[in-house]
Amino acid sequence: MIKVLIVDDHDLFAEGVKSMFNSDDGIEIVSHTKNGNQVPDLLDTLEIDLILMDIDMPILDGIATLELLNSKGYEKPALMLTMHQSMKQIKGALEKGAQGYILKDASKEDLVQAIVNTSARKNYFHPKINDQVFDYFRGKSKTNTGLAELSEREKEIIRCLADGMNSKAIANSLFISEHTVKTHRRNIMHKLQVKTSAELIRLAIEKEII
Amino acid sequence: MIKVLIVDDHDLFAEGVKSMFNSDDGIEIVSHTKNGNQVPDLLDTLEIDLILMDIDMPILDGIATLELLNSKGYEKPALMLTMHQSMKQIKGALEKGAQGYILKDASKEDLVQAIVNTSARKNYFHPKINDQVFDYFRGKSKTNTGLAELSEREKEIIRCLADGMNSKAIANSLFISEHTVKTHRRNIMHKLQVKTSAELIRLAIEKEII
DNA sequence: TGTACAATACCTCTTTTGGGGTAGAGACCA
DNA sequence: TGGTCTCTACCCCAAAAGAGGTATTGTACA
Repeated sequence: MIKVLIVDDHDLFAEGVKSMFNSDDGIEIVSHTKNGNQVPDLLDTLEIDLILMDIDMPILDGIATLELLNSKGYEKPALMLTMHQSMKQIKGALEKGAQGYILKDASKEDLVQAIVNTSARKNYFHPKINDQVFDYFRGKSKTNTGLAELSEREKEIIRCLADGMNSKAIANSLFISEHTVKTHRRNIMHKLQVKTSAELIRLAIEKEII
Repeated sequence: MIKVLIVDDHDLFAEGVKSMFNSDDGIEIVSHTKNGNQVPDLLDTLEIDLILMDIDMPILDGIATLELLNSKGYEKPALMLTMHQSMKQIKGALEKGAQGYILKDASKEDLVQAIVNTSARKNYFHPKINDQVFDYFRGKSKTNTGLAELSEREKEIIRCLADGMNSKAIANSLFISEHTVKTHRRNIMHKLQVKTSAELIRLAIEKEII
């Protein structure tokens, strides 16, 4: 019997998954929490084989929870659940050592397979994700084709723009000259090939740069 | 026994809810579809007391499905399910005659109560929603406090902005004068209380205006 | 029939963007 | 040690945005 801990802020979803499994499946949901911070305690007190964790959560999101677990030395396999096929999320989850990634529109069979695989420390990626991951890393292995990478400072500037700050306000807020901010903005717009800051923000949100 | 049809593109969620109920609850999930277009057929062929429908769906979303059902003369009560507490969605659902509205982070008890109420044609609104709806209509009854509503034309302008068009390009694209576009933009920024178009786009995406 | 609102259009004005250039300091890497 | 990259900073200038007006249509609703 594979003992699973669910970390998800949607009670209904968690309860649903819980009642979906019976002893025939060889899977048992032993506990459920909405708060990533509680995961270490639960791992200490309960016998758990796998963490089934949502990425989009309000208090501590799935990626941050993985980070927390890593920092505390926990090494339970984690299967990440999400609504979106966001490359940023996938990348974040992989970097933090997630064992697998499955979408919420998967079937029960998919989920069972994912749970069986990941609890045995075999990677599992939802078919829809697989291609995307492959394309992404294929893209990376080439000479940086496609979308240019933004530096941290540049992303910071974008976040400020999204908050309604103009160049002067950003300059004050980051303790740099307005000239510098304008240079950054110019470089960002060139890298992302956009002509207005409005489009820049849309693209940044779309690509989850911010 | 209340017979429920689930309309939701997330298999995992639908299957979960399905296995959550047994005869003791007096609730039975009789069918499940991912596609709103199939709902009329299912209502014709199956005995159904309540439609439990997700709002966020790819092919035909929940609101559009309600509209379809209305236009075809169906009058089954519908309980809308969603992830977000978006006022736009709530408003849309109410306008199309939804009987209730519940969030996906509700508990099983909440869902049971919602199903019992709405199947009996009593309104049900998730507590988190209730306040928001109340505030909204209270706001409307007063002198338009809070977030102002945007007209269709204004939303169109926002979508153009998000696509990187400037006022001149928008004017050409919509066959109106550049002056008009600038007036619209001014009105939009005032209504949404933002100071830059970058912030406008962020807000528009956040509030799902576009 | 009057009121309200959306959409249209024009005016003026200052501030900000967007696009072009150049360039030094510091980090990182081969 | 030289090359590359990031962050920094300045110059210029035309175009656009933002902020304030006013005003005419047409539609919708009470």
